[in-house]
Amino acid sequence: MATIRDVAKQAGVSIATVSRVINNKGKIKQETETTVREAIKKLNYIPNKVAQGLSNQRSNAVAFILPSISNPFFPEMARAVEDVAQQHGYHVFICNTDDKREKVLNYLDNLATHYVDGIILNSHIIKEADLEKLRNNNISIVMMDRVLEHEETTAFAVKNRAGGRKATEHLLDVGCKRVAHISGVTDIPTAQDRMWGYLDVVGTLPWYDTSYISRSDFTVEGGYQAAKELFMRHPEVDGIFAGNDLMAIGALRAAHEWGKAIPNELAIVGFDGIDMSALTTPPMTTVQQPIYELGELAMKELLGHMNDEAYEAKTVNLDVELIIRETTMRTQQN
Amino acid sequence: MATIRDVAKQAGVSIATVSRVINNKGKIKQETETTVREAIKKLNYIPNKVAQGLSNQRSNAVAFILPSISNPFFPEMARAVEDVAQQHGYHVFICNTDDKREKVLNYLDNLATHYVDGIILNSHIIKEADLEKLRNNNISIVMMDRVLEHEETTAFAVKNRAGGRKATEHLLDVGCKRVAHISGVTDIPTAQDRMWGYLDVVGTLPWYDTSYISRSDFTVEGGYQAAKELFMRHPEVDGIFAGNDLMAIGALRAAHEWGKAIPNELAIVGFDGIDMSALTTPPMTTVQQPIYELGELAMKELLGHMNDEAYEAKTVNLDVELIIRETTMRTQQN
DNA sequence: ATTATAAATATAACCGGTTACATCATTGTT
DNA sequence: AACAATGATGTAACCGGTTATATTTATAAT
Repeated sequence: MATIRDVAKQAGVSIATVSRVINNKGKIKQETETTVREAIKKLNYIPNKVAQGLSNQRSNAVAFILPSISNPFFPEMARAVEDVAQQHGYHVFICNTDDKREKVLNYLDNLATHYVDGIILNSHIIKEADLEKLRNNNISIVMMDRVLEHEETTAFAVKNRAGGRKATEHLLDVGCKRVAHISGVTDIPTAQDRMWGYLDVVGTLPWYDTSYISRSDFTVEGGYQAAKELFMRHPEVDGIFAGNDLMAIGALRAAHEWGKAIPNELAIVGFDGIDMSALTTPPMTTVQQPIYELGELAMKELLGHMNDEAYEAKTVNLDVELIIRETTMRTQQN
Repeated sequence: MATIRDVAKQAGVSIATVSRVINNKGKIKQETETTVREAIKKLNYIPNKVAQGLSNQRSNAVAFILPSISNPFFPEMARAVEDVAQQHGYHVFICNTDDKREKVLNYLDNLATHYVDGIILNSHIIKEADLEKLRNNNISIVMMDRVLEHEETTAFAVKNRAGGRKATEHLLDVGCKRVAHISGVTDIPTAQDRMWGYLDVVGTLPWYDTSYISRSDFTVEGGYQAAKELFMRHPEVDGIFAGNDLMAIGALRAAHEWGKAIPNELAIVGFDGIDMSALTTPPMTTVQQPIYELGELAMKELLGHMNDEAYEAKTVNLDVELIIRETTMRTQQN
């Protein structure tokens, strides 16, 4: 592979001149530039990213750290991040962590020595202190779904609690008498917030007790199991608010198996609004997050952060919207 | 961030010694090693990946190039690739190309200058010649779903044509009289092969003509549209073999809207066996590819390739399996 | 024509590692 | 005691870029 020295030799100039041509820096005689460009073309020269990285201490790359590539929510968001990044000449490293603290920290260290310029971090297990090293290395960070205590970090999230309320209220509105909740991993704040939203609505109703909450894990399989348990524990349940769409899909599956008619015998609401939610049978009512917008905003914010000295951290909480589909469109009320 | 020079100073040795300690190379006095390790720990030193990359001309990273992160098939495979890679200390760059030739070539160039050690390439638009540069740079390649003419490249694929036959035969077996096909982008070999499989079975039947094939694009939306067109053109269609699961899901959606009972009025078979296929309502009969295994084998093969001088290219064609679920479990035959 | 000033290019140091080769310290041989 | 062989460590070149500074060349001013 041709190096800058090869090009310099070919064009009969110094490597500095070649570098200037490549980067449009400094003054170059028109004629020289032409010669150099020809040499570049002739040798099929592409600047070595690694060498550039070492020299510049930056890579023109950012990382998108996600807990689970199997939950379409994150790939959907990653798409938006990629789109924006690409428009600005950045590459995106997608890093899958299974939300294991060790893996996340490992990535964080490695990414720093890769000179990534910024990181969009989807992880609840990371503490403010873990980010210090990155900051010292001048790596910008945007947190998703996680507002850190010390507000030195920009964070994007949605109004999970309000979303949980909307979902639960809606189930009551369509006539559900006993609304259960399948929660995500309960030490994840988003899962907690959605649960709190649920509790805001049903927590004080006479029939409610904690056995109406089934703790699960944000996966389809988990939602399926959780729903089955609920059916056994509370056959009277006629509405379920699931903490995310995957679990809602699992619950739907369980309901079909159990022979419960959707939505008349059992209404279900999910959360996230992944593409898939519109494609279940019947289509799923869900609390739609602005997924693409989240990714887009996060990446734009990161760009601003990376290129602006005087950047100021902010916390953004986007609204969510209840999308009513057929899993709650009852034709009769029991 | 601490550098190797900082460590050397701290430990009172030369940088060469530190390097030797890090890489377990050459003879080091036990005592010296201890001192160095203490210095490393004290300074929280992590070798700079970029500098290592430049020096070693390798990165301990591989790339997984996929056409669409929105088709869960690829993330599912990526998972397997990541699992294996991680076990062997490799990082995986996931590169999304939308299967645009320009984007793919761009990635290929860039990855070379990133010193990636290997590439798993999911792309049908790449020709043998495009890979030459990579080979010159000693970058190993494994192709997926694409057997190149000159067999210098290792390629993994599944028996798409046989799969297409299985799917179509199954539809006839359950009593379908008019079986249509929704094909993927027809200049993609996998899509073609599946179509050929379909034609092997119905191509010579008296009722068949090409209008029973609807060309689509491997997306849910595309499958949805294609199915609708089919319903208009051929209301008598009672079986659809879709070229992948996403399109099958779209077709299912269309069928529901059209009021066609699944599976009795219309049976559907997909292809791929993505997780989602088991979760539709009713669950989708599909031709299961060994997705995880594919990713696992590909990555293992790549590892072998990267670490073995005398590596020999091979072509592997894995079997597919028809998974019968409810979209074809008819209770009555029309 | 001579000098000051600006423009264009080259030289060399640097980014942070790896490693061939040189050097110095030990230990073993005769 | 003298020398060879081996072990342990250091020096310096190199990977392929960028860029501050030095140097050369062209242009303007006197």
